[in-house]
Amino acid sequence: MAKTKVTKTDLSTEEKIKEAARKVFTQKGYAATRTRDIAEAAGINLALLNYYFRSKEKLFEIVILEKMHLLLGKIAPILMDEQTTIEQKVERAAEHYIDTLMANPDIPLFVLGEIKSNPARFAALITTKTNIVDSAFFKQLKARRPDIHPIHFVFNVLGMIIFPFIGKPLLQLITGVKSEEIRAIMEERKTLISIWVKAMLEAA
Amino acid sequence: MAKTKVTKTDLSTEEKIKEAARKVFTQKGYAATRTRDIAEAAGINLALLNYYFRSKEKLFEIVILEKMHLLLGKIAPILMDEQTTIEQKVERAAEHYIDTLMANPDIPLFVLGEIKSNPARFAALITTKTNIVDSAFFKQLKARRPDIHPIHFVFNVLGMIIFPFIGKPLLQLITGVKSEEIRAIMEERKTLISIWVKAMLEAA
DNA sequence: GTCTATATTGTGATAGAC
DNA sequence: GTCTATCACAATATAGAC
Repeated sequence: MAKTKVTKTDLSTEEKIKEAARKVFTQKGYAATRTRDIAEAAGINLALLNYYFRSKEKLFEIVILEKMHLLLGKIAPILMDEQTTIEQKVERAAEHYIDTLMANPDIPLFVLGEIKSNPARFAALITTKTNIVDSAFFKQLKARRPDIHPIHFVFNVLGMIIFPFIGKPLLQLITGVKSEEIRAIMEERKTLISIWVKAMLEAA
Repeated sequence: MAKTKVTKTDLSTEEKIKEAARKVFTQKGYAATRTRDIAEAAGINLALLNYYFRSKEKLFEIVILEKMHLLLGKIAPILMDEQTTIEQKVERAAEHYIDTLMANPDIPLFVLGEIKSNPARFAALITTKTNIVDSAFFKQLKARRPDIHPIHFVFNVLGMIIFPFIGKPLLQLITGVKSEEIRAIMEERKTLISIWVKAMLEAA
């Protein structure tokens, strides 16, 4: 008996809880989230949360590991690739992240916020000590601009890609720009960022 | 060794509590902060917190308004100035913010995180509807690059300035870069960013 | 103004019926 | 597996002595 495609309301109880936990945790953060919020969002009883996941902490770990993987998982292979140029790496990273973050705009603030508020919890979870410092990206940057520390460009690229998603709530609060307009702008950035990085690399 | 300058323990009780609140709130966020943490950090009794500030919420509002002012207060005059060029505005902004954020590295994640987790609370607090959209900065950008939406450059400049402070904990977690090295890099960025923005403005 | 003790509510987790 | 009821403790806030 093959399980055909399921709609949201047809999900198993366990999956309904996980789905609700993703939503509430990423939106409000660990500390501001109450297990009752998750239960309500999942449309189930509070006791079931503990039945399936033992504790708030355990459920949180599942969610944040998923989100960290989403945020970091694809960056290593892009930066390690010896066959692509700097510009190609930047373009790939921009396209991938902007697509991912448009679908999951809460992730950066969530992951970075939780890391800051409790670094010890993550020290254990970080297994991929994929040292960016040894990546092809770093080597290429050093060769192209020996006068500028490669970290500058890492900050620039990540800042240009990720910051718009972090700053969006504030920007909307003080300017009232429409979400639809911002959406279109994010789309444009997928191609613009690599052009700008190229210009930065050639700057005086 | 005459101690003319006021040391922390000489502050009034009210100021000791505020100082402790600044520290704990910005580091852990509203939800994760317990009033007991603040009382302990201030070296006073818990009841005094309510005696001076009525509630956790009231104390928090004082702190976050301070920090928002620190983050946003000086940007409007820089962007409105009709007498400076785009490059000069960027250079001023970079210098000001990097200095401010080196002294208060927790601010961006704190302010942006609290806005996201509870936008309603801030909708009321935002009085300065200083529309960036009508600023000299926006007009100049439109004149210089009519083909590119000015918001792109706002995102780029703020991203390059602010993101390093937001991403620092993660960067250190996965690369182990020393804080001292990052400090030196932040210092360099004060002059580099305006050079890069100039290059971006001239890019194809 | 400052403290100790306590009231009151919030929140994670479990017991036990069905 | 799912529910209701409840426990146990944490956290904000206040009362009242000094």
